[in-house]
Amino acid sequence: MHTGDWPTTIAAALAVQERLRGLVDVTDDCPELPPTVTGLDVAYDAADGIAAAVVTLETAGLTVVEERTVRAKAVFPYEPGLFAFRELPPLLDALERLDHEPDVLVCDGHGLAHPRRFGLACHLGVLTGRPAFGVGKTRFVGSHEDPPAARGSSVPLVDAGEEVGAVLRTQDGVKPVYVSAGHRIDLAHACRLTLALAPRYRLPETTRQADRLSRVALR
DNA sequence: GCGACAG
DNA sequence: ATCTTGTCGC
Repeated sequence: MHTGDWPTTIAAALAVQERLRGLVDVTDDCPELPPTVTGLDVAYDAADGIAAAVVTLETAGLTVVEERTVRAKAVFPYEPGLFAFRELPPLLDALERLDHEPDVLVCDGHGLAHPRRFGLACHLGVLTGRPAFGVGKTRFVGSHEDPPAARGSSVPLVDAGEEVGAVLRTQDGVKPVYVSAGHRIDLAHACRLTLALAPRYRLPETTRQADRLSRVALR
């Protein structure tokens, strides 16, 4: 459990973020093709009820190896930029219940593509020590051109003059996704993995599986 | 001052 | 995130 000293105010969360952001390691030491990939997502109900889900897939065949869910009450309000403080408690709980240590975490949100360069994927990576990256469905910070229509095409996502991520087309002619490094993996590698995890749909299979599982767990 | 603002 | 009908297309 992580209910003890978890920040519950904006000011406290900003302080924690400021302290942890320095622990992000940009050195990529994730295997080019890790044996497994672990996806995470959270679903909510109208009463601040939360269902967190983690699903580990075999990278080669994208078959489910292991999955866990955790139900809880939200302990932090939704605040752009402090998203992790709302979703992390149940996600960390679920991760701890896995029998096998994840090789890489695929987050539903951003990593470095964050106003203070410390989105959910960075936070999750630092706290678990595992390689992690984010795949967001919409832009949070930065600007970019429209990537070419072919699957695999990408353009840089730039914020305040810094390349913080990539806008990647995972399917021909379909709205692209926002990929950013989180911890111990670089952007190019995160993009290659994202493409490998999205052979048929816009979102990586890890995210689709975790999304499905979290919704089921909420009922 | 006026928007924008991951899920 | 979640609330929601029909509709176009494979």
